[in-house]
Amino acid sequence: RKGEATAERILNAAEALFAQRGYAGTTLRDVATAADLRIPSLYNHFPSKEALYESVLERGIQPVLVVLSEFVDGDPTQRAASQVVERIMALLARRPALPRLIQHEALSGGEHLTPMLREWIGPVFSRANELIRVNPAAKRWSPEEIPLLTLALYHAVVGYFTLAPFYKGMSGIDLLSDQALAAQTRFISELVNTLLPE
Amino acid sequence: RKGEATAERILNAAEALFAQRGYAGTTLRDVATAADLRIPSLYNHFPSKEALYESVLERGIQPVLVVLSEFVDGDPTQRAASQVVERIMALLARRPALPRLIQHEALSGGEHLTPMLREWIGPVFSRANELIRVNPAAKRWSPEEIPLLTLALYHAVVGYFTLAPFYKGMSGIDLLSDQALAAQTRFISELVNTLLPE
Amino acid sequence: RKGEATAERILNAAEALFAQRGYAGTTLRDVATAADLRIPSLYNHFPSKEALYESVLERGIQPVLVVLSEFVDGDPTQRAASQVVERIMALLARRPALPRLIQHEALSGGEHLTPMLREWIGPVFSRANELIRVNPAAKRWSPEEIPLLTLALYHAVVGYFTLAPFYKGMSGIDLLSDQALAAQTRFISELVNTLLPE
Amino acid sequence: RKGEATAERILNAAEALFAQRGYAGTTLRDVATAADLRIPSLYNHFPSKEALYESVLERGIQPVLVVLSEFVDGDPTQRAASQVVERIMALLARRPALPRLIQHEALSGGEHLTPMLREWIGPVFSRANELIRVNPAAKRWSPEEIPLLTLALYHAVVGYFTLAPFYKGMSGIDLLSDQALAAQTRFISELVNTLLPE
DNA sequence: GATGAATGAGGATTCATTCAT
DNA sequence: AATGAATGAATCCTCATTCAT
Repeated sequence: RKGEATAERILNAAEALFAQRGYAGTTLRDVATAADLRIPSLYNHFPSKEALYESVLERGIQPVLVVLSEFVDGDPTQRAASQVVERIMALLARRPALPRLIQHEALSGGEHLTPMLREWIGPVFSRANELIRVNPAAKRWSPEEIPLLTLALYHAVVGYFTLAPFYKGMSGIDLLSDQALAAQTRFISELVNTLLPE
Repeated sequence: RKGEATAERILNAAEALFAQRGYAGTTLRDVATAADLRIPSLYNHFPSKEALYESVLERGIQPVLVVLSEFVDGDPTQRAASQVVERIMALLARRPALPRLIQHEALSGGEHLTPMLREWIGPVFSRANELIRVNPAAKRWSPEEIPLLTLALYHAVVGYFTLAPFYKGMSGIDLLSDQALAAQTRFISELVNTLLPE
Repeated sequence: RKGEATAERILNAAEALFAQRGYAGTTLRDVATAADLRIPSLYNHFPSKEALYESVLERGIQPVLVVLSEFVDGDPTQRAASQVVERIMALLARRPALPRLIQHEALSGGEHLTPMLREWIGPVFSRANELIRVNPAAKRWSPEEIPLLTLALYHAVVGYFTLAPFYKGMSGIDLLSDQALAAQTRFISELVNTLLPE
Repeated sequence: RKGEATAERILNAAEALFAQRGYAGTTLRDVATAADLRIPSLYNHFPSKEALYESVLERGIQPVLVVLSEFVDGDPTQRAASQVVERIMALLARRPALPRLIQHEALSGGEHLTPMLREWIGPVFSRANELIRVNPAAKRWSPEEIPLLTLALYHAVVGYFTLAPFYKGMSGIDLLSDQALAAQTRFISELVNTLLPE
């Protein structure tokens, strides 16, 4: 009903702002204005700024976890890997605020993210490493390098979004346009294939 | 003299804090405390919080620009490329706050970075793209993909530092230890060689 | 009916809280919680916080006024005096929040109490003074001292309750236990007899 | 120097207001206005509202403790008792906000007073009881009644001030006028002598 | 009669900055 | 060069109150 719709409006407003300016740089006044409310009304839906932030984070990460969950549970095939990357990219493309939210969090130490991901990050990371290791092409990488490769791929995917606003300010080109996102999605697939050929 | 030493102490304190918490999340009180001063003393060395921030940014970026300047002016050889990456990595390894500072800036749109880099980013980016393009191995990449490849390499390099504090909180492993940084430096070289073989 | 029962529940909750924390220190949220209601429901029974406060005050003072009314209307005998004090003590013992409520009010200037008592305090005070004056034993007190004696007796009676929570925190002894209250009631009688012997 | 003078101005303003309206009823805006300052300046002298409150309490109670300390250390004679009461009355007469401050605290449970007095209240109370007990005239009181008598005397002394503002509003008479205070001081002495004759 | 949602006014506190010393 | 004191602006949050349901 009405309350839930308002809560969602607040979450959307907050997501955009937190992604843009981080937690400390976002004020409740900004959020309220963006949600077309007065500040005290926010407290009818979220008990504090921090709780709002966590709700935003949780809502954003939820669909990612679903994808990763299938990845962890499924077979570690090359195909599976490609699919995860593609699905994640599709997901991020639809919610480009999410990767920036995560980057902000990671930069600040991820205090809010850690409890949410503690049970996830380990298995996913292991799975990814394992998948890369069993890949015949992975002979090119030493065992110690495999986690680094995983991280590098992660950054190639997520970093793209990080840079978008700066890139826009610098060159005028919008990395978040549908076209640019499609190109990046294709590119990421090729990147994976290059680093881990069949 | 004494004044400059104090200014440097302030810059060091501010660099660490801005890298950790971003501009909005860092207060002058934090900086003053870390520099073992009282807040008003900061104003004897920097006219405002923003000016201090820009000084930190500028001091951090200066050595990077020196490296890039040589890269832009030199011949676009494969060797040159490997060398830039290695030198940049060495530089960031010595000042791990720098990449995080830059990531914070980029995430927020890079308003402070843009004027500083307006004259740099274009040539460097072009040079990098050009270098990749002329590389015989680059046939695997279409011309449109080359900027994306440049970006991906950039993120592989810089992102590593972004994740360090979160990684530490999550796994206990310090990505900024000398050993870890050496491994990452080696890995990045191999990554470049893999993506752009001779 | 149901409405009145709820109103009474609110009054009880409010009485305890106002007695404990005073008017300014008590929030409607506290009252609502203690009455197991949501805040807006309070407004179905009392038009404002202030009106609720006055209702609490009035309900509490009503029985005291009844006792005092008989005292004022009756003969000014030593017996009558003893009886008032005893009856008042009995009354306060049953509603120990009341004296604390009154003390809070008195401390703050008694703005809410004044209109309620304007017609009462004068006659009662006069009556008490008169009674003391005509007492043969009162020769020990000069006429100017008689109002002060009245006040002192008032404080001996009422103050006991004021100190109860502090006394509990300090010594662990509960001045509001049935036993302690019985002792105090007896003591007050003796005090009156000592100060005004037959 | 200047800072201390300001701090004292704040303490004076706060003392009057806390005595009048209690902790919850007093706002920093009121204090700042009364001290002719802007609100943030208060924080240059006291770290929080609560700390300010405790400072007020401590400064007010200090001289009382000095008097009580001599009382506890001296001989328990009738004369000593009379003297304490007189000195305390003189003290309270000069700082009439103090008893009201204490009453507010006591009414609210005395959370801030308890730690300050924990070491004091016990000995003083014991001493007073002992003094009353050894008094030849105390035969009139049973041992169990002696603490109650002590409390009653305490209230006769302190309560007088509690009622002052209310009394003023009700009758127009100012119990805190020099004349009224002198009369009350005299009366209290007589009260003690009556209850505990030589 | 009960309550979720909305809000104007105001609460304590922090922040960046200035100025006199 | 360093700092105690002062402050305008803004922070998050709470409060009493209203209204539609």
